[in-house]
Amino acid sequence: MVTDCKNCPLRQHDLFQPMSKEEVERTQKFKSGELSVDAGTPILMEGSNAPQIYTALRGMGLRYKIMPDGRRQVVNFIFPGDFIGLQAGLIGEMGHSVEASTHMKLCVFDRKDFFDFFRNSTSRAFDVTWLAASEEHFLGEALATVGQRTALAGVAWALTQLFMRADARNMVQNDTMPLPFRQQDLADALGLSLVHTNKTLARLRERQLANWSDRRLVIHDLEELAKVAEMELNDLRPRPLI
Amino acid sequence: MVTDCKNCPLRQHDLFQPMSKEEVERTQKFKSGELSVDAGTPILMEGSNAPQIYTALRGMGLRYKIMPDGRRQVVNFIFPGDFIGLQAGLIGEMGHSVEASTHMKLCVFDRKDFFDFFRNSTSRAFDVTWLAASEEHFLGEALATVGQRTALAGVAWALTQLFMRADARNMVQNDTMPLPFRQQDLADALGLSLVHTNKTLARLRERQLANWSDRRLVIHDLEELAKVAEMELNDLRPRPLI
DNA sequence: CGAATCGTTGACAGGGTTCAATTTACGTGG
DNA sequence: CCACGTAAATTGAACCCTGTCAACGATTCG
Repeated sequence: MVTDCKNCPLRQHDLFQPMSKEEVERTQKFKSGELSVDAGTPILMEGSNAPQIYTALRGMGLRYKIMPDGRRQVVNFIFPGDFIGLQAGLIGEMGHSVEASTHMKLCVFDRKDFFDFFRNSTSRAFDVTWLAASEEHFLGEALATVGQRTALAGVAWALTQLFMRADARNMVQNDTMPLPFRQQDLADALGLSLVHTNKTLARLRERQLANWSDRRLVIHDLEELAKVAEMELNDLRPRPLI
Repeated sequence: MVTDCKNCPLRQHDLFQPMSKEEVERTQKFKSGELSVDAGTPILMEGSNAPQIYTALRGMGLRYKIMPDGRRQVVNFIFPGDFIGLQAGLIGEMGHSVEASTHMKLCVFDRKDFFDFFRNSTSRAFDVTWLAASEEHFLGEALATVGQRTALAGVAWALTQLFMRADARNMVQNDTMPLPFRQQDLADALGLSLVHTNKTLARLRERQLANWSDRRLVIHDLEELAKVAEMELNDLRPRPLI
């Protein structure tokens, strides 16, 4: 039972830009199926030239790179609506691996149709580029965080970011969002050790700024947390959905 | 005396993908002029929605973000052939500032023509997206460096990267390339203090792995340096030129 | 020649890492 | 239903890589 693009549950959120009927149809044609994976399943491998690319329909995951010595850098967290495999589709080689952190449902597209999809609609081509630029934008922020912020500000920044992304997808209820990652994942995203990440989370909990336990993150006052993060709270830009 | 795209001195390098006559002409039409700026001149500001976008024709520069407390994260170094303002053109807002580190000559394009340029040629639209994805790819590497590598490996990684980019543009002669940045720039790129960056550079110099002084970087054995950087030496991918 | 910018070096302190042990949660098999 | 094994979270303590402070040298420029 495959979800029809026409009835895509994601598009109802304000976060995603409206699509013309034609764009929906074109996307539907591009879509070759759906993939269901369990938590922990690798989806794309760094350096691979996978024949398929995806959009996260449900569930959450991780983008990460493995260093030669085994250390890991988490590049981003994946939320529903995120496009996966853009680099493979364009450059022919993924710059990072992707794996599922929860059970996930993914829309599947064939890489060989990607160029056609790109050519057949200027607006869709523009959307793909928009997503690439948006990811570049985010990575700049992440780089600044890892490079310049203290551990406390960095963790606060990451949690704020995650909370806003969840909120834009109606995943926040009673100041609470699902956060199915491990502390190690956050540590690897911020370039911190697991131990120090744990202690920093404890500090935020004591200050009642953010409480992450049992795979759920509770934030009562996002503005206060953003202050600790030394960041300004801007609304997320409406983004294209593919 | 404006450089004709037909005679663009950059395109002769193998680093840049060949362009059809039509693509050259379309780019020529897109190009609205040239800009010459001195070292230290700001070119684009973070958060701005500049009416113009650029390609670096000559000279070098910096992309950087300023944190609320004044700290600075250098996001990338700019070499000839680099496209500047893609985020402004697409998202309508730069994620970082850009400034010249040397005297620079820039090809100028009007943002209002960008969408037309994008629509009028699938291959050029693809190229723009390619560049965005490529920058995303690089930022992932940079993030992994700042997050996971030690100071020594990080500095070695950055110098290796810079050297390869220079080499691909025929800027290396006798194992020597121009490197017109300050140590503070490199420090801000790696999230290190100036003092520690200086001492780390001294260590690489003592080991005769890399000698950066008088705005010139000398590397005799790039493979050895890459070993210290804990990275593998891959050829740069041929990239589109806009 | 003084002011400003950049590079260099030493001393010291601290934020964060590493090591190590304990606790908690959870699934599996007997 | 309980024993056991494994993954994840937590906490304490020692250590060290890197940041901060401070002073000085080199170069450029008006």
